[in-house]
Amino acid sequence: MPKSYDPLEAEPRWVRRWADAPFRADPDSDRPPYTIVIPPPNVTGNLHLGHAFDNTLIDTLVRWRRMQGYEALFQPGMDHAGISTQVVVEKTLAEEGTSRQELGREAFLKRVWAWKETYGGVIEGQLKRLGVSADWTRSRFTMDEGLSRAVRKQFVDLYHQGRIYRGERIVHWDPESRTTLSDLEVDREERPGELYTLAYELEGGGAIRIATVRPETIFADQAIAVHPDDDRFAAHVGGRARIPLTDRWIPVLTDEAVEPDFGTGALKITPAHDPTDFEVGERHGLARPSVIGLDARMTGELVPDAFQGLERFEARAAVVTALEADGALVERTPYTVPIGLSQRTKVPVEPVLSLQWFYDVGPAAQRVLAALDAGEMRIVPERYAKVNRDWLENLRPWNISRQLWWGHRVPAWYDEDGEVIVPSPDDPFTDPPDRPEHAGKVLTQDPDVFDTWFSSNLWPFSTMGWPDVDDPFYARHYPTDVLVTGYDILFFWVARMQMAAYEFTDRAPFEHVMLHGLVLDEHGQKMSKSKGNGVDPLEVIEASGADALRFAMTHASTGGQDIRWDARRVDMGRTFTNKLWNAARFALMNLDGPEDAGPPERLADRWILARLARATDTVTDRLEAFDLGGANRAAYEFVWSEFCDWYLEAAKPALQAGDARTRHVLRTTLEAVLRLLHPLLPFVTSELWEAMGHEAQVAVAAWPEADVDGRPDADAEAAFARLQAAVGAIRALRAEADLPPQQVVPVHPSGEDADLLAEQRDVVAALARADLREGDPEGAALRQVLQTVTLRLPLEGLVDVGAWRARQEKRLTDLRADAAKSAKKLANEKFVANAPDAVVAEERRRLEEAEALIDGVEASLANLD
RNA sequence: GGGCGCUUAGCUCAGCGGUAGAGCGGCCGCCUUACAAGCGGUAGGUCGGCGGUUCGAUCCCGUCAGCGCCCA
Repeated sequence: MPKSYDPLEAEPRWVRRWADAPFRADPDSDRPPYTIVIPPPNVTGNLHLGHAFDNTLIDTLVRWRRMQGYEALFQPGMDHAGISTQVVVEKTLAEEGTSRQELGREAFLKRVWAWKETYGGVIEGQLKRLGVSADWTRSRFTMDEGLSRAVRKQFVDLYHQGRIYRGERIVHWDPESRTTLSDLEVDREERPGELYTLAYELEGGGAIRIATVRPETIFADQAIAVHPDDDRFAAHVGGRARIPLTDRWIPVLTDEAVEPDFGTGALKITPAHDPTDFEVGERHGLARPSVIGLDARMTGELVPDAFQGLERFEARAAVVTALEADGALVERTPYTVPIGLSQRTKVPVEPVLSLQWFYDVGPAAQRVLAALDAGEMRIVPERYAKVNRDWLENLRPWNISRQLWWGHRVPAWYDEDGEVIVPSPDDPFTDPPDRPEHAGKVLTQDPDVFDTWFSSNLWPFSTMGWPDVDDPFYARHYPTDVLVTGYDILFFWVARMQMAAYEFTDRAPFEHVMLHGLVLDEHGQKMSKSKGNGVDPLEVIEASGADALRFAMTHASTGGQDIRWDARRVDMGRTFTNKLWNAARFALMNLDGPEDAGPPERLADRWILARLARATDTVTDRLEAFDLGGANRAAYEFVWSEFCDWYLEAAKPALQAGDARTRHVLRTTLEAVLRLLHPLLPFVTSELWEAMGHEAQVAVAAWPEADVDGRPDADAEAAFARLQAAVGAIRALRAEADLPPQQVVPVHPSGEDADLLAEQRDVVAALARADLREGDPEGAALRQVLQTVTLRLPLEGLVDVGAWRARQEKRLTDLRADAAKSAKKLANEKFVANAPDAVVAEERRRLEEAEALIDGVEASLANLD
């Protein structure tokens, strides 16, 4: 075995092995199932740290449960990501000087599929490099035939239940990608703008002043509205006002929706260009003409020639100039304008009136809320449960149609009269034109596709075969156990899966939702392509190995907190794998003799088994609590600070003496360590497990059980702890005396634990390079007083005593402070009366101990003088 | 406007009712035959401010301040 571990040599071998022979779940197995579905990454995506984080957490849980004996399924797959994929392909078309319109729908879709074949799935290779133990034979894609059937069934069923309908509403229109967006896909932002006060001439003379931030829409005005209780305008209500720059007269009416405090208190009502105005228009039966087209340019017969074809913001400037010239512009004041931006293209969204498909999610949301109340799903960390609820309680109908070509096409047809024809629930998969009852009719399919989330909401069960409810995976691995994802898609995805699951499978899609934070850059900023502040996980892997990256990820994972990227955590992972490698290397060099599985007799052996049992408990407990950071730290601490720093050193004398029982304890412990660490560091543990001679890989070895691999042995733990204290004291004395590390020093122990140390003299020699002597040293000696033992190190002209004296004096100060603190507490009657007996007793013990130590240290200082 | 999170050692972060922890960095000493990606020793915190609850608060409650996020 080489002196240091080379992850770049070892990892690719395991990557290949796990790709060639994936971890498959057998639906006929007797083992209890354990299932996690991947949050499907974008098919044309690249692995970023968010994926690395998410998939590391998932894989850690899955590997752990697999070792615990579960039939574990890590279900992989990808998402077609409608809008972003289409945008990417359109960009390449633009570079070629063509466009999707020029190609036509069919040819365009061929291009997207070709793109998907070429670039799609890159991320799967990258996930394999990360070492995730997914069942790659079951990989699914949202546009697969089976998953497409699921989407179709969803639509058809909901349509016939009246839950999905087509309607004309104000929707968010992205003029750049030329599609509508759901409420969730619009980011709100405040931008500096202006509030314009306009004067509309009144029929009976005079004018009414209204305030608006969008003067370019005045041509589509249908009314002026004031609040019913607003006396200022009472005289004008029922009259008519003229839209400036036009000859059109519109009514002045009242509506509760008007806020009297905003602007002048009077508003222009433009039903086709504002959602609130749309509602006002509905109440008053107003028409809803539009003056802005889908290209965000002024259009329609109401628009004066001067403004025709102007882009909306240019139009605003032009209209304002014209209004000014006309005298209708009374005032313009700086004003912060709330604006909606397309999440995808960052372009200001245009509210447009449009005929779209809507999904009334209210009833499903109610079912999810009831299920959450009933505890059918647990959200970790719990604080997100409230966020989950709040969103479900305030849902509006979901706009599910998109004016895109890449996606699941809406399975609705129109006959020549515009009548909607949707497949019947009994035969959802046959297109209406293929049905006899529509023979001879000319049917046209709806050109739109569904919002991508209208397919990924089915993911936990569509990947398991639904709507085929007889699929063994659906029967066995659904519902899934845990959904692991970032809190940023709680609404987008998690809530929609919850709703879909209750709609179609009548139960929770997962038992637990583990939400994690986002990976931020080193300055605490969100990573983004535009900022260019992203860290490429593959570069990290190429530099330090996937284990090191995974270590960094689990180490940083606590309670759904965002994690700031810090390369030092990767370094921790890298040094830790190397440490483990060397510990195993040492063990293997010492495991070439016979072993004896009998009960351990040596203190160090008893101690490490007891500590191993504790560590096993802690790590298991932390994993059960979804606290992977806690599991990571507990394992790290045990392996490095106890197993390597103390046990391996303490075992050296026994190993050199050929102790067969110690050999066995060493093997037992190392093997338990490898198994315990495997979910956190799958590569190096696999490598070492194999090096130890196992045929089957550690990934399918049994998870350690505390009561099998170790045993509670409080006596050994306490005794070894005292030995550790003595060794520490000797080492400190050596350092203070400035002794070379190689030099063996005589040490005279006395007191309660002198016998213990004498029994362990070979261990003490190995750990502290001390030769234990009996009796009193001759001449002056440095003295270290501990609770249960006093150690004396003969001076013999060795040293300058200064450092030692300084330390003893500092120690005295500290001890006196401790004693004073304890004494003060004990002097407090309320403390003695109210605190638990154990706490009071512990305080008494501390005081006595501190006092004894003070005496001892004072004596040793005096002794020297 | 509503909600949530964070503020702990120089840096990045754990801990969250009974005497403050890690990694990195600092200082001193070591190539001690598993490991210099290492070993031993050591320094360094009024746990953001102010109130309160409690015998006892970094931890619970209130309040203020700063930073960040989500929803409207």
